[in-house]
Parts: sequence; structure tokens; C-alpha cells
Amino acid sequence: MSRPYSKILEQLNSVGLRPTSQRMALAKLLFDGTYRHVTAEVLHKEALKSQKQVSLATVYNTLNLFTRAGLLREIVIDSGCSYFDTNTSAHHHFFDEKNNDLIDINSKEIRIKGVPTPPSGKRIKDIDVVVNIENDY
Amino acid sequence: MSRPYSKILEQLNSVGLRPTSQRMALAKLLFDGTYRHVTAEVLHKEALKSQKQVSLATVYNTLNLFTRAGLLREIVIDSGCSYFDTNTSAHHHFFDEKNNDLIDINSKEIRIKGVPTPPSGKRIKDIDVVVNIENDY
DNA sequence: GTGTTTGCAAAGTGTTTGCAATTTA
DNA sequence: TAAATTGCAAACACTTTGCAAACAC
Repeated sequence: MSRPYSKILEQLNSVGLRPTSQRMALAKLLFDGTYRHVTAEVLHKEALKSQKQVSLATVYNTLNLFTRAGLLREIVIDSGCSYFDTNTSAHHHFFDEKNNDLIDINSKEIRIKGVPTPPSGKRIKDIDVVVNIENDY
Repeated sequence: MSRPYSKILEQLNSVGLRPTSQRMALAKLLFDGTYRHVTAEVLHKEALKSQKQVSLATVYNTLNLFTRAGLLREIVIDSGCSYFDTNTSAHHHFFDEKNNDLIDINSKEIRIKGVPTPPSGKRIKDIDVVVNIENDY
């Protein structure tokens, strides 16, 4: 599943980011072939677990850089915790607040009708849909 | 526009909250007859501006109590800032990130189709739609 | 070599909490 | 007067930042 080294290198080069060992290690964890939703803390722990020593500050900086470069998308659900989504195409999410778990919903599945005209001088940038789910007892 | 004292008192009593002077003052600012989206900081400033001295901690505690009592609804858009909405019925929002401005969208206007079945053992609790808007240049 | 990146610790933000003093019923 | 509430300051969780040392090109 893991993406080859050369692909990751290419990806970093293409957005003008120096392929430092920390960035390479984090990119390898993030872009492993499946779509992921990670917090800074989770990614930091994963990096330490794999042999790579990276500081939490660098994880934050790298997530922000990758997001600005279009490699990641930031999602805010709860206050006090940002998720970073490796799927940057338009799509929506299930959110299970019991486990703080995000699940992708393909953008083609959900259709939204009847969005009113925005206030004058404004236009729609994008639409975020979060389907909150809970245990079915 | 402002709601009469007796109505606010009744409202607090109905959810089992003691009508202290701080709660009365905050309720008066919140439930003024129009729907509002306030942050703790903004409400605190408003309280101080009106003659009422309330601590920021009490504003936070009161907003949380009112939310738990069903008088308010909490909305998280940005990380690092909670909004409290005096409209507790199901509805959606425009969000203008330029001014950090929330605007209600009547729930009857927006229709969502094609929401996939949630994972087994889970059911849909509610759906949040945020229509992000930006300046139209 | 020059400019970039890292890691640390410190600072920053929004929010919650412990506790003594105050207020409510 | 017993229980709830307040305000303050300290604690908190998450995130950003300043700066010297390390690294990439």
C-alpha cells in the first residue's frame, strides 16, 4: 500500500517543499494509498512509533504546509481539534462523536438542493456537510 | 424587541435554572427577539457595555448551561471559537470567513438527498450544512 | 556558504476548573 | 442556613512562534 519513495519525493518537489527527512517520513505515513483523517497528535505518535523522531511542532508546521500546498484539507468538527484529510477532492463526512471518527462520503452520493442565494457581493465557495451519527440502540 | 422580564424568568424556571442576576442579564441579551450567533467573548463585552458586571467564566458557564438546557445550540466552524445560536430548531448556515459571520438558512430551503446508510450499529443523529461564502470579485 | 528547516521551550488562544466568598430559596 | 452560583486565578488543551543549531542545495 505504501507509496514509493520516488513518488513522495516528486510530490514534495511539485509543490516546492524541500524533501527533508521529517517531511518524507510524515508524507509516507499520510499518503499510504488510503484516505486518512489524522490529528497532529495521532500523526506525531505514529511518526515516533515508526523509527522517525519528529517534534510535535514540526508535525504541526508540516500539516499546515501540506494543507497550504493543497496536499491536505483541514476539517474542523469539534472545537479544540483539527483533522487533516488526505482526500482533497470535494466530499462530505459522517462524524461519529462517540469515537471522534470521520468517514468519507463520496461527493457524488449526496445532492444538495435549494441553497438560497448568498448575500449580495458574496458567492458560494464550497459546502461542507457533516452527517452526525450515534449508536443505534 | 427585548423580551419582558417575566418571560425570561419563566424561561429560566422552565429549565430549572435559578434566575440569578447574571443569567437574567445574559438571557436578556441573547433572547432579544431576533436570532443571534454569539461567541462567549462578544457576549461578555455586551454584558459589560450594558450596565451588568459578569465575569467571562460565568459567561462560559452560562452559555454551556443554556446549551445543555436546550435554550442554545453550539456551532463549531473555526477551530478555536464556538458560536452559540439562539435558534435551536433544525437549520443550516452560511459562513462568511472574511467577517466570521454566520447567517441562518431556513431548514425548509435546503434539501439533502442521497445520504448513504451509516455504518451498521449507527444511525443518523442530525446533519450540519455549512455553505461557505466569499467575496464575489 | 546561504537560506531553509528543525526542535525546544515559551508564549498564545479559547475554555474549564478549584475554591472561597456571595447569593438564592 | 443549606445548596447553588459567582469571580478570580490557575490550570488546560491545542496550536503557534522565536531563536539557535542543524540541514539542504
